[in-house]
Amino acid sequence: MKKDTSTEEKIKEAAKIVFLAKGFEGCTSREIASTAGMNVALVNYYFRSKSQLFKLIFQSAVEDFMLSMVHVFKTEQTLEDKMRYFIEKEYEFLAKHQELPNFIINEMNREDGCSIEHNHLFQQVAETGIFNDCIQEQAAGRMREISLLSMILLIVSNCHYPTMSRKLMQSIHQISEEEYAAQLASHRNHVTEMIVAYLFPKNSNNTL
Amino acid sequence: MKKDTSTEEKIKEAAKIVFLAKGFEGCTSREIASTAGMNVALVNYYFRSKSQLFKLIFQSAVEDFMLSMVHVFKTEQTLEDKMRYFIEKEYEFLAKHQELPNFIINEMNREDGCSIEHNHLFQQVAETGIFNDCIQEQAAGRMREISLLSMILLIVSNCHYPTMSRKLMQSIHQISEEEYAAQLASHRNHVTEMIVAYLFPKNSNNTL
DNA sequence: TATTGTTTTAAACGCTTGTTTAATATTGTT
DNA sequence: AACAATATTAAACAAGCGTTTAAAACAATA
Repeated sequence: MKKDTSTEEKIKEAAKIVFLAKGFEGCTSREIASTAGMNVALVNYYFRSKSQLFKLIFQSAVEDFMLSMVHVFKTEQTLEDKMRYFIEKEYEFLAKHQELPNFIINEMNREDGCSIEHNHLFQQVAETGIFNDCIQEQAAGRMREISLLSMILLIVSNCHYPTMSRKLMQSIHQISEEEYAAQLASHRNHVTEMIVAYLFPKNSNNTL
Repeated sequence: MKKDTSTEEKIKEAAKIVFLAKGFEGCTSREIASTAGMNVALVNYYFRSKSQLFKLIFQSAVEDFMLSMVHVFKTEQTLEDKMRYFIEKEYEFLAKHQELPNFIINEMNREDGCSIEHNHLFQQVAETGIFNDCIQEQAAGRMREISLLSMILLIVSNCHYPTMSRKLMQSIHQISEEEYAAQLASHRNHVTEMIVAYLFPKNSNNTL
């Protein structure tokens, strides 16, 4: 009735590393097993199948993402400062979890791929009141009229894409990993100022 | 000494469809063959191997992309109008080739994946003079000081990501394919105005 | 220590993969 | 029509895949 508890966890950690790096179709059960230093059969002993293990990893990846959002939106700041803070934290988060955006997007595009249970996660974000804040600020004329989808797209595009296209951009501009990371840091400032300036126009002659 | 020439071409077309939709690891030689209505052996008869065929498709995909850029940059307009025109054309292009950005980025990230021969393609873009134009406008104080990489990232992020994350965004916002396409159209305007406003600040009190 | 239940292993399963082979069909040339 | 070159096919190949099995190793209890 004991339980090493580390075996199961080791497999899960190995699976996370391998799945995130190569995707579901890009790796094998044996690769996960040997990354964890175990036999292939053990993977299925603990998780029944490759796809079941993958679902677990996928959902925890999506949750990681959402929670990093929720944490920011729960802080007490003006909406504009929340946006700035969000972009900052998102860049920090993505520096540590570079493969995450691609991983999720690819999996959503794959046929027979995982999907996200909408209600649970979206509600957590909604409960922070961030969307209500936006609607309120828009009604008060302090924020540009823009759909929630567009607003999310603006922010997420400028946070995620630079990370996702890392290899491509390095290849095009012939720069090293470190150099790109440095460029990203300065890019973050442009992104922040550009988005804030657009969403919260300060000049009275701007048409909202 | 004849050549149906359509057989080889049919396989290439089928390969393009299948590879773009599922990626290199997500499909099989047999799937490509049967999509083309042919035998598996024919694929290797004409293209030697799956990877060789893939390289062909990949490079033509990258070229498609580059050419659509070059075409815009060769037009005679002010830099600002070129930017506007570029974003417009990019959205048009991506509506027709939705899988392309993900396809290229994934392939660059895959180990043993394809890479792009930098010189040839990048030079074609450089030859349009677009980069020189930017440097010139920046020196004249008519354009914000920003690195070429950052400028490219700003534009490409806001063009590519909304297409790449289509499935994800549909899932989060619970909207249909058509509805999302409609939202994209209006999003394009936000993107254009936001970027242009940031790159070409019109107010004299703005610090470049 | 004997007995039980759990964890781990090596080996095998059937199936699919990319690729090749060897035979057949089709075409072009004389 | 006869021949040579090309195009196409069905079948086979070894290797790798996800998964299962059945036996071994281990731990816990009594």
